[in-house]
Amino acid sequence: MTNGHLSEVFKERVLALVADIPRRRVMSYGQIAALCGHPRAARIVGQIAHFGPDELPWQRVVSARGGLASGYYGGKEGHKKDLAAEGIEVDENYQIDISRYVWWPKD
DNA sequence: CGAGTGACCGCAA
DNA sequence: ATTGCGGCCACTC
Repeated sequence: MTNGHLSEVFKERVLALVADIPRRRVMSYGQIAALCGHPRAARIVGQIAHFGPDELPWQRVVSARGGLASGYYGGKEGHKKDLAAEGIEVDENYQIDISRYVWWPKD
């Protein structure tokens, strides 16, 4: 097996996990990376988010401290709008209280 | 093939 | 509180 293939598996896991995040809940890039077997590959999740399929709920993926994504379609403003649409509070600094919305698969 | 970049993260100073 | 750095690895010159 090539390591390239393993990465593809990682990617599939990330996509599946993101697709499972419930409405009004969020996960961080690092959290997703860890659950998919690469504890320190948060950046890769960011890459996947950037190049990945638009139909997944990427608005439910935020940074570990609740920061929104500048590279989101429409920038942080667009991200904020999509989060607000599901009832998630975003402050004027484009941040959320992650402890209030974070989701772990077992919940 | 090498180097730089990035929707990140945790730790150190 | 702020800044810097190494690590992860796909993608683009």
